Amino acid sequence: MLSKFKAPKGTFDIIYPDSENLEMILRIGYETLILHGYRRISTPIFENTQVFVRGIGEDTDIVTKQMYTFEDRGGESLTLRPEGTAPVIRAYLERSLHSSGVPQKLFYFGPMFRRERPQAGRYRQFHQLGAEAIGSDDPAIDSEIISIPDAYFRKLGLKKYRVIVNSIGCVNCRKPYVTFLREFLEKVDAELCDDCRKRSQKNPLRVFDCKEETCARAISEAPVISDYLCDGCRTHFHSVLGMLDALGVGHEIEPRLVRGLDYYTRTAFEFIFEGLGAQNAVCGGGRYDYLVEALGGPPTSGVGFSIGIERLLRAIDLEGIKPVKLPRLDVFVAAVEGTPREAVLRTLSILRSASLSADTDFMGRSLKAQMRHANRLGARFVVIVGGEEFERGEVVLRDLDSSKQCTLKNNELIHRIRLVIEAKSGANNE
RNA sequence: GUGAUCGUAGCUCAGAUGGUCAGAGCGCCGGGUUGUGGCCCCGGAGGUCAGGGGUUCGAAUCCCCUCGGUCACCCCA
Repeated sequence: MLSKFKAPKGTFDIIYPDSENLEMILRIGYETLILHGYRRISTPIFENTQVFVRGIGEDTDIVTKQMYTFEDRGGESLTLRPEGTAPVIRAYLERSLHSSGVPQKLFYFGPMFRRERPQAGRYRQFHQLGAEAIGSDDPAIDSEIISIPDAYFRKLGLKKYRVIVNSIGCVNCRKPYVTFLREFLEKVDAELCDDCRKRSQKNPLRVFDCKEETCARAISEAPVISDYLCDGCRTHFHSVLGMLDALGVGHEIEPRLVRGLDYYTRTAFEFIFEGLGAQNAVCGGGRYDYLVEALGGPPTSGVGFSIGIERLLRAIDLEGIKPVKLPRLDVFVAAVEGTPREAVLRTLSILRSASLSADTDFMGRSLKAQMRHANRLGARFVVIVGGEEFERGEVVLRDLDSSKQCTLKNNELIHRIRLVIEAKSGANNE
């Protein structure tokens, strides 16, 4: 270790060639989103703390113990965003985006921050690619929101995932359901673990998430939300499911899939991947018909999803998908000892102007060492500048693949390189 | 916040019961005669053995603490 400093716990550097993979999956993600009519929005990475307190929920783990909150020099409480939806809604309201037409179909990408103990697929700074459709409660938009990650993951070549969906109803049906559930949980209280006993008071829906065998058995007979949906929610849910079928999005109904907060409504879904470890949800999302109001806006429906990019990258790796073939350096310009630097730089510049990637030596190396370095960089060609050829206005062009080289006039260089490269790529395309 | 586990060169790792134990491979840099790569050969740089304290004549090797990595719980992307 050369440095005494380390990246903060739960953070990491994204280094080539991983950086290439990131770029690639983002590009495909953007394409997919744009194809579905979504436009990118970039919001600040910090917001007034209240945006999150009210947009995520005061009692959530995120707000109570995971936020990076600080006071700036003006005394305002700011928070590094722990998720993307609340800021988007804030922007939607602040900029009156409804006036440019609803639904507003927006997507975002960027870092999120949560102070948790890191583990596989969980970091303190992580990245999400997400989308929100604001202003419509049409079940068709739910199905679109769910179909986008599906289309995206397929495009990437991913296979080992399941889509689980559920409906958690609205205020009308959830309230009565929760009381039924509480009553049931009280009956089986003795069989529940400590955590679940707490949950059955505070947030009974969460009991369904418990991994304890005994709890799972105890609640196997528990009332399920889907049996208590009001007519509106039931119809909505069935429409969404039917549309997913029509769209060819394979899915399973998971009655135990829940959301903690009151303003989450109706559709909830996740994309679960095999083999990712405990944090196996690569994408999560759902409908939030009361969220806009919670942030001070008029009654407005919304649905969205969010993809955990680090988890997605891991899934890609696990499935053995190689996202990109790394671009290769076209030309390394090597100089014979004694050649004016200006001549080398001019050659470099000419190559780059012709859209050929080019590099040269900056370490004062011998020709031999330059060649070795060129090889290490994976260069296709080496152009050797200097000596008698230089006096005659010529350079040596060496093909590192074939080990053949020739001497040619300076002004023939670009043309000759292009010929070889295009001949090769032509052959590859057949 | 809780638990488990790990921490020797850039990377992967050797270093039995404490006494040439500070090493190997890979990588990196350089050289192998006159202006040229990949293989091969030679050489070099690089480590407070995570950090601190303790036990001991003596510790990378034993004990304690701290920090960090990893995985899991909580919760979530």
